[in-house]
Amino acid sequence: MAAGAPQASRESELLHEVADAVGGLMEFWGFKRIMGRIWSLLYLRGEPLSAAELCQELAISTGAASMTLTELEHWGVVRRLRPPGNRREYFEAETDIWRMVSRVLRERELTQIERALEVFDRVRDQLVRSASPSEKSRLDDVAERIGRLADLARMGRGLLSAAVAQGKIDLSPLMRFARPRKA
Amino acid sequence: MAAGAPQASRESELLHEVADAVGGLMEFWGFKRIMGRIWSLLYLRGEPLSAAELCQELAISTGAASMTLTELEHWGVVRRLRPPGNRREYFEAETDIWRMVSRVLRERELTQIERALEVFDRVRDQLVRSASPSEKSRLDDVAERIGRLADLARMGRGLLSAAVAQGKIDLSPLMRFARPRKA
DNA sequence: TAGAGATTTCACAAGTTTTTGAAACTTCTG
DNA sequence: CAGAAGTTTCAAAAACTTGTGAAATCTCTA
Repeated sequence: MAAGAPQASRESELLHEVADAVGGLMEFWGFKRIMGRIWSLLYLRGEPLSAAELCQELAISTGAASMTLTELEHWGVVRRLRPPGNRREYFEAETDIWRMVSRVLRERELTQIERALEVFDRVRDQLVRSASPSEKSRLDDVAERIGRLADLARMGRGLLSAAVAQGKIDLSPLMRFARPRKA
Repeated sequence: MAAGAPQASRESELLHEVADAVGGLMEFWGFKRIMGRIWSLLYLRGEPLSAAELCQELAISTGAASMTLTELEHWGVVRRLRPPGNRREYFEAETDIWRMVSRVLRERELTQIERALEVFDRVRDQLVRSASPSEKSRLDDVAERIGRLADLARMGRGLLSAAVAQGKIDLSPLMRFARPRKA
């Protein structure tokens, strides 16, 4: 094969590798694999694609495409374009990756932590309140341990909400971990 | 009911609420719910329990208990005690929560990111190398986008490994999010 | 070293999540 | 407004995950 000619098929094979890697990461973080694959493909192509093209390219059913795209849109990770005078819709990837991440953190992880925290605090309180004198010292001990769990949760919540609030969590200092970029 | 007498049943009901909350969090983070329930129960009780007691208390089968405890031990989240002259084993919770978290971060999240990063970098490289002159500028564009993904991954990796390396990620500055504690 | 007590393994059952595709629906055009 | 093109819905199939419990294995003690 000629050295300098990555046939279309070779190129799309490579793009799929990336899409699958992102799919894997997202699945690991509790999303559907297919969400990651769709977003990546849109992101890498850099131009809007129709649902039909995505079905074709990723070998998924129309139903899956429709449902997943709606979900991605709801997460603000993909935008739906309805060109006037064209009954076909197109989709493009949100490219501000931090915006995506922070939205997810806010809506998913924070709620989850909040929920656990409520339980921790309420139970701790009830244990201490209702302790009979003879049980007091043992129950205080348990309460202390619950308190530690709650502290960890609060710490996580604090980190996440600080990150989210700052909009970009001051990416610059973190960027020292990034690969030096030419441009 | 008398105000100051939390019967055993009431207490264990409360502890189960906490155990379930932790179970929920852990499930959310990609572990089995039962792992969180077992760890929490051990943690809250503060004393070693036998597998049989856990089966009883959490209403799970011996098989599930055995497998899950092995897994928890492997994660360094639970310790197995084999009192000499007693053929029954006991289990106790690791109580250094940060140690647990950092171990998980290191073994799970870091590996996952590393894996994706390899794909990103390799594909980017191959795309650029094999570009024919006519394709060059378009492919450079794609490569640039892959580069951004890789940067994000590197940033995540940097954050996690810095946290893990410092052993305690300098918990103090983060602790301002924690609930003020009396003691 | 026999065997009682304890733990592990594993094939299978139960439960859950994901995907499919055909039918219903919506929207544009002639 | 009929019908073609496109999208959504949803019930059921497939794939995957988790829990069960009886049999196999291990390990103390007498």
